[in-house]
Amino acid sequence: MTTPKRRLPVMADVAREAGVSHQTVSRVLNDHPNVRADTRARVEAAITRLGYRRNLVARALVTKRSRTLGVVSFDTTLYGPASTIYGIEQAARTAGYFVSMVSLKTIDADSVRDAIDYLAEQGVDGVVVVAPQLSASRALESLPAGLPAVAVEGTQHEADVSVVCIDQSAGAKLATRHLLELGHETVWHVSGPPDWMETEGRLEGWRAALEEAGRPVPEPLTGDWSPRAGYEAGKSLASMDGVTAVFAGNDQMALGVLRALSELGVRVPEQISVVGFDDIPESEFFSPPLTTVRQDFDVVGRHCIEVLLRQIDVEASAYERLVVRPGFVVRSSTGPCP
Amino acid sequence: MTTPKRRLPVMADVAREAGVSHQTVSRVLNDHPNVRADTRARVEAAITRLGYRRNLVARALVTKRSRTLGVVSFDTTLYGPASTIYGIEQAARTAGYFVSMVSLKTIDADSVRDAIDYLAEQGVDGVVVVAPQLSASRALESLPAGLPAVAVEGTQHEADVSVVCIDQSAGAKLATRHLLELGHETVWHVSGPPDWMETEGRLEGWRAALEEAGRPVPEPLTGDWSPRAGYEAGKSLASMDGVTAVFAGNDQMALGVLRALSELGVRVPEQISVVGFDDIPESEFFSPPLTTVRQDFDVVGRHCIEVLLRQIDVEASAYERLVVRPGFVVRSSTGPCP
DNA sequence: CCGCAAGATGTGCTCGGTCATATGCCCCTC
DNA sequence: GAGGGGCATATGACCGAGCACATCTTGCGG
Repeated sequence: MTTPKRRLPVMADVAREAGVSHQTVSRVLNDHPNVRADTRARVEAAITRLGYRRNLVARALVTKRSRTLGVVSFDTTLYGPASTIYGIEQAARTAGYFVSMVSLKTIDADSVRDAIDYLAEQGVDGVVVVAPQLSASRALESLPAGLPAVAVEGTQHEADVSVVCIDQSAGAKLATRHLLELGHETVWHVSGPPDWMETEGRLEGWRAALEEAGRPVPEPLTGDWSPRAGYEAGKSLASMDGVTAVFAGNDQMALGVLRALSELGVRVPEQISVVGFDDIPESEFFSPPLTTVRQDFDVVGRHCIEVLLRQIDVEASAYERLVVRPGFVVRSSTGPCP
Repeated sequence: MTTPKRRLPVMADVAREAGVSHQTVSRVLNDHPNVRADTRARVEAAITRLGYRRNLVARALVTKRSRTLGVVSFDTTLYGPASTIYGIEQAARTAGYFVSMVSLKTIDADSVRDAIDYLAEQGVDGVVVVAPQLSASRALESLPAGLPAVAVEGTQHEADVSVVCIDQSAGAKLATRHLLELGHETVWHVSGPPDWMETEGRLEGWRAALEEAGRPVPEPLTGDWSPRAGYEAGKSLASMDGVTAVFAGNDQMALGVLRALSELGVRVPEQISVVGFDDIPESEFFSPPLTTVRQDFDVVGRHCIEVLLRQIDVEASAYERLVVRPGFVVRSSTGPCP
């Protein structure tokens, strides 16, 4: 057992123990080539003997690199953000970076700006902003000078930052066309909350797919991503005439729709077909298993880090825009028009 | 527009601008009382004029406090860990702390130890380990000297660290007794994967509740928390005789069970009752809505931070053990024994 | 009107690393 | 055998804050 009050060993202690200068210790730690093999061995022995760990804070002070990335996100309890962040964290750690997190509960330009400032003060080398709302994205227009940043956005919208996004519109088209191909006259939509980029992108793709097929575009129902909102929407839809196909803005709302329809005795997919968006792990086991658009959040997370590191490492690199294409999974919640 | 290459202002710049010493600037920044009001105003004006931001890295070096907490977790994509971390992050930020995250994909004592070391090197003031597996918890026995730590555990198991946990056993008893009170002769259980503390706790509570009622204890089916595992278990259960009540280890597996039963034409709750564990947001909209044990992850997160900060602030505080009691939500997936 | 304590402000060192540069050494070449 | 180049290592400054202590002001009592 070590004496409790003894302070942690520092580089000078290792140097003394190994009979060299602190600079040589530094060289060994940083794999500098010009160190004789036996010296290196002596230093390494001293390091393990003392249980020395380098102080990254001191190092960050002089190198001006903290090797920490900041992540600003909104409601990390949702599957999408949670998965994206997971991907980000894995990729960052693989690249030797720490991840410092801020999850917001209210999302407006000010709180996003505050969060970024907070992280900047801490000395992060760059930030990823997972803020899928239009209002929040305005915060990206006034980044602290010289802070590398990447935004995860829901839609392709020009901006002065690098962006990684999933093509929401393409996903919505996939869903809508699938339903049209099954013979449905048109497709109803339960959208996400206004102001979200995902909502806009999905609305736009859905509308475009209907229009290009020359079909009527029904008034969309507005939800808030929650199963409850889907449930309410489902009840409305069931009471309307001629509804045979529903494209829900996400899987959770699709679950709500399914629940409402089931309660009202409407059979899926025999009477109404339902498609979701996200492909959460549960959706394969809904009743019935949900046909849905697949988003690969993991890939998004990895891309974020790639783009961000490029921006950190190469001086004045251009803004990048990376669009990930969604996939489509057909299960049992969709069928031919009755 | 500022000159691109100019370095960020430091305390000395502010001091010069305000015509005071750097120490006075420091006093203003730290709300030291002994500063004349007009001096303070002059310094504050200089700060905003220069857009000065204090360098927390330098500060951490001298104070030996980074005001950053580390969080080690496993699969932050799952609802439980994600919610816990969300609670932790909120509470930490409210207390003025940053949160640095590491999420593991493999969970064994070594990777947990590595993660903790990694964070310790970065200079975190304390760590929260959300590692609900027995094997991982062994890593807590050899913490870096003097590093305050809190573990989020699934069960009450003696340890040399502070622990915040939800009483899994009590939750399982709630579920089992509820089913017994409805007149079921006994209750089958689909457990989580072995080695998880939650699994152990829930198994134990379920078994205890059955035994204290003098009922037979069927062989539990083992799952892995995934809906698919629940689905497989559900198919097995449906093929067995006399199964009228099932307690699933979590809501996702309950979903799988419901799906399997529905596919096989077994009606819930008329023929078989099902209870889950967690109360994820979706479970209210399962078919049928799921009766389940409610875990308040938010509270767990907040408690973690409270306990950890206490350990950081007060010298040599004793290990604490905080047990959060679960709740129970009755919905439509349970009914009287047929 | 002086003395003294409390208040306001300044000085220099420290935290634990890295960087630039200096120094010593060996070996090779002409 | 002297000069020079490259390697191994040491020395000291420096990053940007805070802390302990020194110093200068002020206000108040006697």
